[in-house]
Amino acid sequence: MPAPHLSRDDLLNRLHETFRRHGYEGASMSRLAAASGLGKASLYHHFPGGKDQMVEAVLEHVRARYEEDLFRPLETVHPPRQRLLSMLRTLAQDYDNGDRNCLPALLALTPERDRFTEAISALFSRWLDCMTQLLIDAGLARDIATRRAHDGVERIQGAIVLTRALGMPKPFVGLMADLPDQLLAGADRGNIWSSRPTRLPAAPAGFGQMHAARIA
Amino acid sequence: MPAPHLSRDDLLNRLHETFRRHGYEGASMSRLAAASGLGKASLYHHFPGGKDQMVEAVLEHVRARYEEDLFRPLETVHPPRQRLLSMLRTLAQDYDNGDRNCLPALLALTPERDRFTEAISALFSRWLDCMTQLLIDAGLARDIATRRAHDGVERIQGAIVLTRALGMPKPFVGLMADLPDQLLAGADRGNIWSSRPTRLPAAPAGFGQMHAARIA
DNA sequence: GTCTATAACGGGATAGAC
DNA sequence: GTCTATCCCGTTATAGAC
Repeated sequence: MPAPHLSRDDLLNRLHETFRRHGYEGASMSRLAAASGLGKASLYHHFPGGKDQMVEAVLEHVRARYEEDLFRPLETVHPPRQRLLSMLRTLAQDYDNGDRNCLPALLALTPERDRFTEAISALFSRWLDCMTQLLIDAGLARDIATRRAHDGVERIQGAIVLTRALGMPKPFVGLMADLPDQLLAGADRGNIWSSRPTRLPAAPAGFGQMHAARIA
Repeated sequence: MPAPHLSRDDLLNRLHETFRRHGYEGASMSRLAAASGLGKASLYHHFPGGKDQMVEAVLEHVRARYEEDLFRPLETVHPPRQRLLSMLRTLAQDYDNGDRNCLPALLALTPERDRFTEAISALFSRWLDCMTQLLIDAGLARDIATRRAHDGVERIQGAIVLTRALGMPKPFVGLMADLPDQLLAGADRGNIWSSRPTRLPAAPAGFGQMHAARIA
């Protein structure tokens, strides 16, 4: 269907990059054409509905990629920690350690949110559900797993903002390092996956220790 | 300097609302004119440099408001918890419980970041420093205070994303409820501010309990 | 399927009257 | 200080050749 020199997946990947860098309004047809290597008219051949249809297609494409690269690894039969690490690796790569942002998140912050509500909320819901299930598999109670999944996604999105705002990768990179232990804390006992990490990382000094006094 | 019927503060507030809703590219001169009640030419009278100068002025205006409404309450002589609650109240109001976003954060996610780097990073740095100092005042060690301040700002920004993405205020509202205890955990002893909250809130079931096993 | 050319519109920005 | 009118350019979108 696409140009002989460009598969539909490649086309959607390039459009995705443009939209997530510049946002909906900033991604002009000229930029999209330049990024895709096609003429503007050719883009309208593929997407008669214009930019809106492109975003819709890109979001569906992103959903499919997330499904394969992020969510499916969360649903394998490997030990929970291993599955989580796999997700975080993919995430760090896709977000370039917090320097590239998340298109659904960017869209959520502007009025375009209301035109793409379904795709955006469905993607985040699916993400949350997968992480929740992983944490349940790891041995956490459902309500705790749900909360931690929310906290995790929340912090990932916040880390992207902070990383780009401060111009340094520390927030995102630090979060990636801390998340496994924080999410799985207290979950590695009493279930069939008793595979603690080979080397025990240093305990994070942030949220990791809070409530210690009350609990003790 | 501004119109007889509109103070400069009101003008900047309206421009701020437009920029934070639509983003830099989405905030057209027409929209800015409509929102401010002025003609386009009048806006150029106030800001000969066009949209860039407007954003610069708006960011400075936001900084001044944050300084007064958010940061100054963090530096009073009141008990730490009380100062923190004051900040969170203001925050919840300004962000409309997560439904309105944060302009510096939105700018940070687009290429405009590189044109307004200084204003954006300075604002977040100042915010982080204030929170860190508050947590130190509350009795936490500097490195722990720094980490928690980062975590807090990070989660606030992530909660806005998640709230708008899911279309429900729960992430943001829940975070506002949990943050005081999470940030101040283990900090209310050993310093002069031994004012625990009048009623002890239920312990959060999320990050609050993580590492409990290891610590115990 | 892709291109060039072009229409119709809205964008940022300025001149000059009041 | 604000307005109306205008300029030029980029934008979305389409028509029609190849």
